[in-house]
Amino acid sequence: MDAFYASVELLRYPQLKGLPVVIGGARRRPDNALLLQYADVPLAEIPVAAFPLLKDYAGRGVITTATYAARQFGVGSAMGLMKAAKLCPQAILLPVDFDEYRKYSRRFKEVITEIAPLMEDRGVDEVYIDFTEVPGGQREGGRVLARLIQKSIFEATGLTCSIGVAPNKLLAKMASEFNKPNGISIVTPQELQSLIWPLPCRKINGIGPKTDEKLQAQGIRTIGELAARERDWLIEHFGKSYGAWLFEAAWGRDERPVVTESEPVSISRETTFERDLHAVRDKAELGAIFTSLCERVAADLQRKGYEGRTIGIKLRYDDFKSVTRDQTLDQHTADAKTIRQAAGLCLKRVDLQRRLRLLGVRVGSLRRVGAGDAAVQQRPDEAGTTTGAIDSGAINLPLF
DNA sequence: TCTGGGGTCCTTTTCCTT
DNA sequence: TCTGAAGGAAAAGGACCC
Repeated sequence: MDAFYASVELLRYPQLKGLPVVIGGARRRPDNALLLQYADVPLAEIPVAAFPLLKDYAGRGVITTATYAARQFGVGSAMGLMKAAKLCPQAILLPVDFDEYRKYSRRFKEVITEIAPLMEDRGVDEVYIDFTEVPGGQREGGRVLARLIQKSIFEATGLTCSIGVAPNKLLAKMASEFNKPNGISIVTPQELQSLIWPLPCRKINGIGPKTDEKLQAQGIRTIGELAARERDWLIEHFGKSYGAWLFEAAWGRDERPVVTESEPVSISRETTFERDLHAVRDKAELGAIFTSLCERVAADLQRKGYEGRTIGIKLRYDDFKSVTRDQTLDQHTADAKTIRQAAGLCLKRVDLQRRLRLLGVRVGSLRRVGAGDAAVQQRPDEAGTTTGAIDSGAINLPLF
């Protein structure tokens, strides 16, 4: 198989290019008023001085993404906004705009599937493409097709896009990072040792901070050092399945196909409170949030045409420890009241003496409405109150 | 003033049935 | 009737990704 990994880069504010900018989850921002004044002004014409600064923000939230200029100061994805404000107070803080991302996401994926129909959706801004059967796909090792895709996406959306080309998804994903933004890189099997092995293990999609730490404790820092370990040694230290996978990944081996269709496994809603809440002292507030979460999950299920049997809750205490409880019902449901009742029983099984920072409601064991005996007869198109599909998936959006 | 929200997948534990 | 093993489903937690 020959695979592409493509990720688009969103540059929504050309006048901010070169400036430190972070995009982050800020729910309540007093300075949003500044931007509201320019609601009808084209983005490119909003003066830089109108944008709110990070130092003027006080509240919870993390950075979704940051410009390269901002990264110079040490801020980056997943960092708390307060910490970032210390490192780079002069950075411009922009709110996330999901509707906009979804719109562009849909457009760029349409462009790709018109050229190469075998596309796997990996969130708002990333996809895998199997171009083995695309006419002309092999010209210049895939470079010609990659250029065509870049050009078509830019013409349709104005977005740039980085593409990695390799014999499989694992390597294509790594290759896509070699040449950002708006680059194309090709990795052949012969270049495994020269291009991949010198990289830190973290660059492998599937090795996160925990595993990286364990690897480092064993003196393994690069992918090459990982590849040098015995397969059995890795299995001994990381488990049968994960250990074997680590070994294969280090050798650039990956047989996973490009998956063009998939069904959701669960649908959930969760929220972090503006301040920690107490189950007794803040009962009314908590209850209202809980009900609202159940209603939103139910609305999501109905709009997407699913119903589920396993109802669960998640909560995070003030020390950031989380617990989950769930319960499987006899029948599938997409009804807010039923969900709220089952989730309420789950809540009774956890410690509610401690202060809470997050509450979530989840519905799993999904099936399509109409798929089973007890199914409610309801067409997905008519089920929702909002228009337009909401993609499941990532919030992370590249930007520069 | 730490640390979002929406997912997937995997492992381990627990519980129930045979 | 009691006990224990085996296996499956459900529950809980955790790592990871965008």
